[in-house]
Amino acid sequence: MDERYNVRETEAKWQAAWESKGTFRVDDRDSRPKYYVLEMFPYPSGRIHMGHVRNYTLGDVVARARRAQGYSVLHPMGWDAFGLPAENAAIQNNTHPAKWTRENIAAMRTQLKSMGLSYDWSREVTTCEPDYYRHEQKMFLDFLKNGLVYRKESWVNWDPEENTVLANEQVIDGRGWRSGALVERRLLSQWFLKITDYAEDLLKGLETLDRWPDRVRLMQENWIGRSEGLRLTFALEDRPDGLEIYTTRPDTLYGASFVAIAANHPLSLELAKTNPALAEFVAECNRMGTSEASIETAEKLGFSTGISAKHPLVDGHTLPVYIANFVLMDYGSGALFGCPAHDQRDLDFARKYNLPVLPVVAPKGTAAADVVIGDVAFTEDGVMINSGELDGLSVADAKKTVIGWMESRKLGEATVNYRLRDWGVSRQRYWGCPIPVIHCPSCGVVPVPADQLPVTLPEDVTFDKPGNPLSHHPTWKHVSCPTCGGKAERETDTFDTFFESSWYFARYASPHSDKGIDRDLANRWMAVDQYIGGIEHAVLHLLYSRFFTRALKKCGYLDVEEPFAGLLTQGMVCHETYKNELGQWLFPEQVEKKPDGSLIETATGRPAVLGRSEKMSKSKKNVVDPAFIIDGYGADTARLFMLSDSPPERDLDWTEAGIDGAYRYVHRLWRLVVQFQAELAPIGTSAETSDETALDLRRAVHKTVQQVTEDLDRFHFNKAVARIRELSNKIEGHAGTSGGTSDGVRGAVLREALEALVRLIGPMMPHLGEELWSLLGHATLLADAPWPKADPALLTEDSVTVAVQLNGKLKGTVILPKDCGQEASTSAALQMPIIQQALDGKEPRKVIVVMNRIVNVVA
RNA sequence: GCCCGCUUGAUGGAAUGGUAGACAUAACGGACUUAAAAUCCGUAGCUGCGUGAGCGGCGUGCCGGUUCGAGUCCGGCAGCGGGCACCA
Repeated sequence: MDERYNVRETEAKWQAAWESKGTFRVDDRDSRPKYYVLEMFPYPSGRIHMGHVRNYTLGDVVARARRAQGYSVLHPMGWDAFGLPAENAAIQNNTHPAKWTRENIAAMRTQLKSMGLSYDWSREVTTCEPDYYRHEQKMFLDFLKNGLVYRKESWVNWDPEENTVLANEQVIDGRGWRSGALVERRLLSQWFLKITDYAEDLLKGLETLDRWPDRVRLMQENWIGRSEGLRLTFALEDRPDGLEIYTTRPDTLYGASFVAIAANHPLSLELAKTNPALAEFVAECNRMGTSEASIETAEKLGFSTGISAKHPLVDGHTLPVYIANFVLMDYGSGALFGCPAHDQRDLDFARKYNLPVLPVVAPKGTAAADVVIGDVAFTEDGVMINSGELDGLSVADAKKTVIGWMESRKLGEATVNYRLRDWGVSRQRYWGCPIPVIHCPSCGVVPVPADQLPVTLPEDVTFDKPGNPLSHHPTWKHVSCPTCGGKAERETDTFDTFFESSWYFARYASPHSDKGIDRDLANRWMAVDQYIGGIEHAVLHLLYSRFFTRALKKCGYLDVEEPFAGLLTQGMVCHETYKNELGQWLFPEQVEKKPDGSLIETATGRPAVLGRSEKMSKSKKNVVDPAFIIDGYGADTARLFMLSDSPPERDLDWTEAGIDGAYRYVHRLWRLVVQFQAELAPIGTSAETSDETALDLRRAVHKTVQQVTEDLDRFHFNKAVARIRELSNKIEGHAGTSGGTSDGVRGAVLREALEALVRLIGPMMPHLGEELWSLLGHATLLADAPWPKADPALLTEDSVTVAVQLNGKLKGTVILPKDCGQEASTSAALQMPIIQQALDGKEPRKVIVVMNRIVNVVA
């Protein structure tokens, strides 16, 4: 009994056992129902972080529980291996991205294996290997054939010093994050996938995703941003061409006081050629960056073009045309009419440039003359005013009417517009999948013939020059045109890395197939039954994958439309932070606690403060390395902690105390089984009993099985842990008793209790589970043992504690036979002295009985 | 700016509109120990009255509403966090 549970040895032992037996290999021909559990695959940054530990623990619990419940479980893992960090590392450390990435993968694979995750490693995929990306090159060419790909110019953040395109997050205060150079907006010719063709379908499909979180569906709905409105062409004075605008508020046309166009609108660019001041304004708008946030929060600025637009409803009335920084070229037609009274941005703009503000919608019940617009636009429903024939109509009717007028006069038409834009997939980067096309001076853009795939990334590249290494590789891009045989050049852009992650889930179904996606196997395994990952992917990755799956279906790769039937989005892992007087972040080891409890920065002796708990990040110096935790406490402890306190969708606070508590519990469970080992009846002995103490334990066991099963189904892992702790506390309580000895079933009841307990903890703490399973005398693996079943006969209670309320306030409780009926409940409550006293001989006005729960006496 | 989420003891959290605080963590008291660690047992929302067993009041960010009954539903407000198309 002096022994202790040896975490390190035990965990290694069972990991080796699972591996040597191929426990988690899944057979494509298995006839049991399939269940596909998938966690978002990681970018191989080199080390796993706590976010991974949380994500993969959640997935593993689901996978192991489903396995025990009799499903054929597909639970794979792989690497999202293309991406910018590899190139940054190459520049910083002079290592090749391929080498860096492959070493990182090897290191992370070892770390993941040390967590004891139930992956079928034979299905591992690595997206940066030609064996993977060759298939997506083929897909791209198929998309091209099917009209899902096109090329157009689009705006990017350009770093003139590095000769490279920057992500929005790499633009800090208008400057490149690394070079510090002023970032420009530039037009580049790029490849786009027609996700907008599927806008309506992607929107409709959301309704079928009933196992997705509502908020994710809502985010996607908003992202797609369907709106109904009017496309309308304004005639311009002194110009032959018209100006097409889009509006969702055709009803407010009489209140229009200006027309605004985007800085990149063709008309703006044309005017800029002959007007230096205007050109400067356009350039300034272009420096704002491309992010919606920066555009929308910037001060509303405009530049008058001097052009006037003719009001389509009021003869002789004209509206000035401005170039405005808040008009997005990518939305609608890049032009709008402003009705300041009923749109806040338009109002801000109008006030700044002294434009008229004419209200055309009055709040219900307000007279037209009383409507005054101050600094706040009126954007709600109301009654039309100041609008000629529209006066008195509702907003909705006015919209219809105006659209009808414009359609009959051939000036415009009703349009459904989406905020969703096509997916730009070109990246001017090296470490990505080459886009398989060739640019020929005489034939134009020529797809690489399928038999010449893959276009592999050359590995002999250098990062000493700014820009994309593929462009200055001496030979790679020079090829002969597949059509005419003349000199031509390869496309040097590579795919957005969302490309790889948009189909990897289908690749796992047939990871070694030459076809990339084997249609039959994809149909067998898809859709993913349960997908688990960070909420940060709520829109882009998940929307792109939904689109991609539809595109693959169109091209005959598979037959599903929705890739992820169930989705669980987990919260972040947070940890406390420290700051010094200057507000700089400190590592915990840079801080000392003085006897009076105050904190000082060790190096300087100056005060430090304990900041709030923040998402773990290098910059905040609050990262805890999971490898250190797994080494010191073991994988089961780390896994238990991840599941214990917070529900998965919420942020989780990492605390040292919490991990200690989890560690203690792991050992406590081990001692619990060791302690009772000698008393146990042989495997398979019936635990039938009439001994009250024993029966009480049996009821608790079966109730816990029931509750934990439900909790896991609903992903209430923290509650499942709490139930398990309650049960183990209860079993522990039997140590000093003679419960069950009266009819000789003690050993059988204890065995039943411990076996149930061990099987319930199996998915959460698999190593400890296996160890205890073998201590209980089993020669088989717990991983192969079925899930425990609750006996319904032991779930029912004979009596219940019912709360008695007076006017909704709790006054006491009464124990009643279960389901004893309205009358019995009422009379029991009315007999209580405190109720009698309160009623003072009077009849209660009303008695509300919620059977087995509550009796509320209303006096 | 727009969109989304969150707010319950010292802390993480539990609670089909029905006994708020399960289960843990930290704390305190005790047992064991030469001692410490580990382990075990116990206490505990706040507050008033009472020597005491106990009796009462208040309490889920704030204000209001619906209801016999609200942490939960509705309206408003505040605070905090996240996302916004080239980070993945």
